[in-house]
Amino acid sequence: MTALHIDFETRSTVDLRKTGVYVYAEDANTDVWCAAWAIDDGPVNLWVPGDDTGPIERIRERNDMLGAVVHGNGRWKGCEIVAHNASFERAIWANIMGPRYGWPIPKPEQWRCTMAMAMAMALPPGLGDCSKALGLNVHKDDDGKRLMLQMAKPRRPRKGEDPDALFWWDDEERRQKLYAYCKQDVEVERAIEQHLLPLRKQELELWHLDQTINDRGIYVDTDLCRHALQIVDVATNWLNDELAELTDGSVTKITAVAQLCAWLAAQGIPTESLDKAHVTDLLGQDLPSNVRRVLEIRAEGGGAAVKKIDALLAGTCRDSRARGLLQFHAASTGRWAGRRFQPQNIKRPKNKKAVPSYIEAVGTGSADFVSLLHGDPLAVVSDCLRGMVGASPGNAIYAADFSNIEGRLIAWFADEQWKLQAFRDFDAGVGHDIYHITAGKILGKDPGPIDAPTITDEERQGSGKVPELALGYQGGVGAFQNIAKVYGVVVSDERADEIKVQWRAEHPNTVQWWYDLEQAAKDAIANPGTTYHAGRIAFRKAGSFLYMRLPSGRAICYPYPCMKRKLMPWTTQGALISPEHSEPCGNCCGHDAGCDECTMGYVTVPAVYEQLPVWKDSICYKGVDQFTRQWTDQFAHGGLLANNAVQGTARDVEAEAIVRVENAGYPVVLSVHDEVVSETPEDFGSLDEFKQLMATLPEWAEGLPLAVSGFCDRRYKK
DNA sequence: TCCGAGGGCGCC
DNA sequence: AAACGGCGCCCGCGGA
Repeated sequence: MTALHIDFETRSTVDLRKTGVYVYAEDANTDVWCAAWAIDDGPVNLWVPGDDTGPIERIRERNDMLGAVVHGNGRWKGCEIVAHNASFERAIWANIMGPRYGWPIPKPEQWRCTMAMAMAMALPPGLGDCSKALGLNVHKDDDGKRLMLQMAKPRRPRKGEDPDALFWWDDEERRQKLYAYCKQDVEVERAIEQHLLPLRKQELELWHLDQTINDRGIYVDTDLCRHALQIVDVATNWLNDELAELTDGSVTKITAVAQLCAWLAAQGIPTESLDKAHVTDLLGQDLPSNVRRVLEIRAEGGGAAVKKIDALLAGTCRDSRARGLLQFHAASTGRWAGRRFQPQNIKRPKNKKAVPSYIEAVGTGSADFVSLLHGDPLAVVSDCLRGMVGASPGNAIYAADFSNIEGRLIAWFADEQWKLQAFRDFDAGVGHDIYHITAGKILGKDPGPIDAPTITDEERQGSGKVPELALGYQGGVGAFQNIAKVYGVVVSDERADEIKVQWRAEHPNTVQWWYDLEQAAKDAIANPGTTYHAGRIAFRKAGSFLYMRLPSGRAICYPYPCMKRKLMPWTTQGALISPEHSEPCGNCCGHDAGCDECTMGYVTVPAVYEQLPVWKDSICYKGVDQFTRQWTDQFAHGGLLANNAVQGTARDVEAEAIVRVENAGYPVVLSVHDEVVSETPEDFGSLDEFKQLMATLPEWAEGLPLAVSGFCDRRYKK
């Protein structure tokens, strides 16, 4: 198959990072400096505006490329068009090359994206980073990049120039350097393309649908956004003014963490952090009234979830649709990630029922009014965020999500029969929900009749929900306490450990599956070319990659796998330093052992063991570190592999649902991991049909108990 | 003035 | 035996 490799360099008054490619491309001030292109391994050519009137050979060359490639005629029939982050090239082509320069528009299915291919192999998404990770000797031109960033935006008018006119860094030397940079990018893109696996058929089609969904965008209630912004502006000023007054001007903004900490220390309340937990903790203490109020203000305004509104409006096109909100295969497991205003992490409202009245109040744009009616305006606005996107006039939002899909997948993969049955019973209305059942097992309590469970809400949270969420991927006390904190559950580390032990005893197959996964991965690394299984998962090493094959047939990639010694997060019990013995308690007096005045007597001191660090041969591979963003060593153990397998498979279930729903006439506008959102004409379809489509089991997922719940409304909601 | 790492927060 | 994971955006801060 013939391929056209292409890269545009552009300039604009619009800040691409703030708006995204769609708003950028539709702006009249956005234009192209040049395009570099190559056919297969042929020479890299350059096109610049005005070439259409240049020497006849240049025109013929360009026409040949456009005619043959875009229409797919002659020797270039069915030509593919390849770009790195093709969304950008697609948007520029559709909005500028077509309308302004007369280029014919390619068919959507002609496009390929090397960034999507790189991400599907768990390689860094950036063109330069990717070529480095692949060890190629074709590199991005770093000086050229600096120049490109300079030429991409207007320069300041010089003395004597019209201060209101638009000027660019535009001279022959710079242009030539930019052209060279652009051509070099095509060289690099072409080189990495040769080292990347093509997306398999289903994934390529899914990426094409992803591009359609990103092009479609989602309707934004821009009036509501603007009124909300007015309120946020006023309410933030209230808080900052009060803050300045309370602190005598030493803290001016609620977001200035360092200033706040310094001020608190000066008031005799030192704190290492101002995150939610610490603030809540501090508010529980006896505090001077001004300090208390400052911390309350931090609790109110620290979240600033409302900042999303700026990002939402900045990315909204002239037709009131926000586009480019999803990134295909951003996670190595295959999940999409949210971009720009990040539709995948909008705050869940605390009080769902109040949201319609909140939206009505925010629609007035009056902070006073909102404050009078509902209290803290920032909290009210943040509860309205989901509702700022939704259905355009004449349409409705259908949305549905898979219930506890990860918990169900763990049980399915591990073949934990009692649990699969529990999910089926619950779905059939003849069983307790899984959190009741787990709590019953942990507490050794019969959960009782379905309509009158004997498990209290508190027991369900602490002994049901938290263990289920924390322990499925080999989590320990640390994981337990992290989840417990989120759900406001307080338990001792000792109790958390007991629950862990009990939970594992109830889930022998799950525990075995962790160990099997780890062993299979190690075997695969040791024996390239041979496939090793752990239940429904298979591992195989080939070339520089370890592949984890999922039931769907898709593989999760682990680049440059090897075994490496790693320090474990636990220590040995080791040799006995001092045995268990009795000592005076020490709490009652400072006297010698056996003192008559002591009232509390002796206490037992536990044995002390020498605790040594533990090193273990571990599965190691290269990846972009989640925290440092560096391409560096990553380690995997059984629980992590289980997590990857489950998350990746949940994504495959989601992907099939997206395709099925779209093909049935429900245009998809968002995907939120286990939730599909579509915008559908009011007179089309039904929620029942929509849910039915989503709940249809993929042919490779026999025996997986799927359940969905959903809603139909004018606005997006939870 | 621009950048990048890190703190903080939100979601599944 | 022992280990939850996957993301993105905003912000103030310090260094180039």
